[in-house]
Amino acid sequence: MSDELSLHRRRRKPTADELAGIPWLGLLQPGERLRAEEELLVGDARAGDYVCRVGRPVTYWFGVVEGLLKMNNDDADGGTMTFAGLPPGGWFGEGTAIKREPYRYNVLALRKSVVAGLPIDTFHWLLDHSLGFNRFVMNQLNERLGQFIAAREIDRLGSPDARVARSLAALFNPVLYPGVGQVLRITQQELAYLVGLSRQRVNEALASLQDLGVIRVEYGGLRVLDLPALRSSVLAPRAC
DNA sequence: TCATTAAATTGTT
DNA sequence: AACAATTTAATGA
Repeated sequence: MSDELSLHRRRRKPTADELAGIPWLGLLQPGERLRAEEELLVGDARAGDYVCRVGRPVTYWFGVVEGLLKMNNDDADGGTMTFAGLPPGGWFGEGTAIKREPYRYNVLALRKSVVAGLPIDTFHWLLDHSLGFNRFVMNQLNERLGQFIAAREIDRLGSPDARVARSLAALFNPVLYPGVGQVLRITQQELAYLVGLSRQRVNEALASLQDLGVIRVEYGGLRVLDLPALRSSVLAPRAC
């Protein structure tokens, strides 16, 4: 893909609406929250813009306020693994932020998005002072570990239908991505890019998932009807 | 607010 | 990959 590293992300203060979409703010004590809101910044990322890149020092802990990001893990150990997408409400980078290590992955915007950033010093201050924040981060780490394991399984799955189902289930994770809710705003083209299939194939897969009553296909998005079924994805394998 | 037009997204070959 | 059909967004009266 074209490697335009146009980091035109002018930062600004978050609006009230944007703050409302940040899940962990509600877990803080008033004093902690005041400081967090004071230091939070948001920036607009256009499609193709990198939010963070491998090797760069961690300066912020990032979260998706709006739009859709993609994390790909070009690590030395595992080769190129495309990790799941990052929908609204998702916060990432806490692992590297805690250790103050450089990023081990790239994150780029799949479409025009709004990204929030908490300065790493404030992040550490919250870790040192806020019980609610610690709970959130711990929960986050735990859930993400589960997602990494799931992502490896997805890569092994043969059936495209199953891969689409599992990837969707990951995006609908209510703990990691509380901003998503019942309806995920994603185009079939974006999902195709995320899963690594053609748009036609994704279209077919979505149709069969809809026939099973697991999701409903809507214009510009998908509605989940049965999340457990998406996860277990008891789909007829085409060939065993 | 409504009608018209353009753009985006989807379904199909 | 290309096309037609459908849905949404934008425009202006």
